[in-house]
Amino acid sequence: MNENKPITIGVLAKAANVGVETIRYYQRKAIIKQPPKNNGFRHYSNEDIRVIRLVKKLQGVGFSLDEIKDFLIFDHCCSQSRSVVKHKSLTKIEEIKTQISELQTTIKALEVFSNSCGTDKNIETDCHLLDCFENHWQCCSTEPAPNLTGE
Amino acid sequence: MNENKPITIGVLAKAANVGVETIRYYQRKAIIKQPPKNNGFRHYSNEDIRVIRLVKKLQGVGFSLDEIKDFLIFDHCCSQSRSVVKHKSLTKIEEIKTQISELQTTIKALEVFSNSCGTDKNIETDCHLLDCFENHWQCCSTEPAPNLTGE
DNA sequence: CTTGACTCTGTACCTAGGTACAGAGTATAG
DNA sequence: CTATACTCTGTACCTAGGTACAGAGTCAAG
Repeated sequence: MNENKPITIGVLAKAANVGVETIRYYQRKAIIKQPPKNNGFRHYSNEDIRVIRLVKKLQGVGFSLDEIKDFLIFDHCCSQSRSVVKHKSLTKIEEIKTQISELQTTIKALEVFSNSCGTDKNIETDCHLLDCFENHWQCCSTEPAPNLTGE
Repeated sequence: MNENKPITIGVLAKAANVGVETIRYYQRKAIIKQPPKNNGFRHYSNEDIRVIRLVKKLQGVGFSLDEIKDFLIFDHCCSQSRSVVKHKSLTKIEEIKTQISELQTTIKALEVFSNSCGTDKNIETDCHLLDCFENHWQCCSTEPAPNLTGE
């Protein structure tokens, strides 16, 4: 079927929808194994296409290339592979949930910031921006500037 | 008060709780302006301490150094500065909300992935991991592998 | 047989936000 | 006066995931 037209790196790149240099990079990183060479040219297999697509899919759900390597060591579905998949994905879910709650905290801070110094006021003030920021982002601190070097 | 002990780069770094190299980096990036020199040594002001603390605070709510520059051009609180603050923070909030919803989609995908091939089964199967991944992460595709190069 | 498209190896470059270090000068304490 | 702590400039290095390019070799069409 595909045996007359060898899968060279350019064909592989097109089929897997990545750049040629990405594939070379994956080879350097040992994400995909070195295929046999013919006259110095690498000949890839259909499996290589599938592996790269899988890598892209796993990147899409937040795994790094190093983490993805830990999935790729399994050739066949077995209780160990299923356990690794379960454990690593549950861990990743927890990481993402933490990240989301940090982002929600950030949004709250930005909501305060967005109303900094009362954005409906159309007046110029004498206060320094730094004073406002240190006064919970509101005009205007009447306190003298503290001794910041602590001496 | 602090006029006898000049604020050299090391003092500034300690007071603002960053590394000396970070301050040099901020200078290169024009985040803080070049202070006057005395015998070749830079002498910083209390304001520099406050600026760096502000930079760190703004980084903490998701702004990049380039974005932070756009805040620092304002010396004083004015209607224009308030408008910039409001606009940039609302934009950032929208960015973060988009990011959160992408992460929630990712979690859903990971939940499916975590139950890949039924993690309660304690059997070895003959299927290839790639088959499982392509079969919605479940054992086992009975379809033959498609022609992936599209020829 | 030439031309153009492709591939090879090896290395450098990119982003963002720093970090590290070399080699020289300076300041300060004892 | 010396030791050592600090600072200066300039450049290289780090992560992660690629991207780009030079110079050489190879393959396929016309």
